[in-house]
Amino acid sequence: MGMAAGPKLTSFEHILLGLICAEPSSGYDLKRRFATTPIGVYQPSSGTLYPALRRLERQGLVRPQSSQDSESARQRRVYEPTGTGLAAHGSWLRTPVEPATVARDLGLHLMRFVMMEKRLPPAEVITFLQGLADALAAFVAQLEGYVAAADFPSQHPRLALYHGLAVYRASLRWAEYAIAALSA
Amino acid sequence: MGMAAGPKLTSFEHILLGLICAEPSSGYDLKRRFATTPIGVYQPSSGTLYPALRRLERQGLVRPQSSQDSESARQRRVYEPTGTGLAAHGSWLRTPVEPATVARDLGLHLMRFVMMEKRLPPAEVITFLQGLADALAAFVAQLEGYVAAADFPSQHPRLALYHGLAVYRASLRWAEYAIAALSA
DNA sequence: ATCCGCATGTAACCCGTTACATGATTCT
DNA sequence: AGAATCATGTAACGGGTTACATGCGGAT
Repeated sequence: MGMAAGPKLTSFEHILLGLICAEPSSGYDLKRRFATTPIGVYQPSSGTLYPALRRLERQGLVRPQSSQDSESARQRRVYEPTGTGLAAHGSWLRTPVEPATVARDLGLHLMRFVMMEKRLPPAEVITFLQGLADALAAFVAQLEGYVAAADFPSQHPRLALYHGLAVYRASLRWAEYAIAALSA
Repeated sequence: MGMAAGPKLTSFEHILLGLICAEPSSGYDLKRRFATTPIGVYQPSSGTLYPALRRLERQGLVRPQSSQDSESARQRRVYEPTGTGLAAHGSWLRTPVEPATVARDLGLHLMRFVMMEKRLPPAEVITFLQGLADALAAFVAQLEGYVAAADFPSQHPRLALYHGLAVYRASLRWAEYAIAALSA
């Protein structure tokens, strides 16, 4: 125990590490995966991607695969996770949902949920979803408190609050549905 | 015409400018407003807030109010918008919704919607909401396409897509509701 | 007299964006 | 041969985060 945790990773670095843990990849592979999958909302540029991979490498979380194929040693750095990297990824997946920031981090939690499928046992996934649902329920309750407490002289702020309520209630219902679907 | 547009503002700067346009404020006022209102999801630090205000001032969009009260000239810089600042804010409010980035910018659009209330005539607000609804409908349709096209060997990605569908459908329903509410 | 809240700032650090640069490989 | 794609990188710039610094005003 007592592994040198190193500096904390950014969300983007955590996602890169997760993708590499799921399947060894080069920078270009990752780029294409971002471009083609429905994650494609975000499209990292070379200037973001390659330095981030180097940072992961420098911290010993990933390493370039030994280029065994001597034939076409094309200029390609395929990264694979190290033991430390796999551990860091698992630890990230197991991080409990922070209720205070659930709204801000919702997209990230969904990302983690997707990556959990082949890394975490079903029971832990359910626990995660339950934590997510609880945090969302608390957030919805807080919004309901605002709606009840604040006297609204104007319409738009109230309507904006309704938007938040509608969206996070939908998120909450989804979490409950996912729990049910995965429990069966 | 041909006003020196200056460098483009960040989202945060646009929001600050909008808050100052709604009511002249000091940096500390703005800080408290962020902390107390339901916007409070995001809490800017001094190192973010004050330099941003200085940038707005340097670009001639806001200026410190003439300290008329000679009595307690406490160390307080209350900013008010300039003519250029009001124009820039109005132009930002009138920016049409970009369909390609509607998911990423949804929070920002809601912010704009709130600030439109006392700046834009009802007809323009409806037009904005209609653009938002159209963009959301297109995004939902795209997600539906993914659900239909992709063969899912695994559950979690499909469930994550369902989450997106649920959330953006709720957003879309809200936009339609808001149009109806404001048309009456 | 001292502490807490008001109020504004500065400096180091890091990361993302943008634009540019550089080769190797495959296609026509 | 020339063009497009594959593939990785660098450099300048700007802004956010964190932590620290400073001084005034009112309250106990």
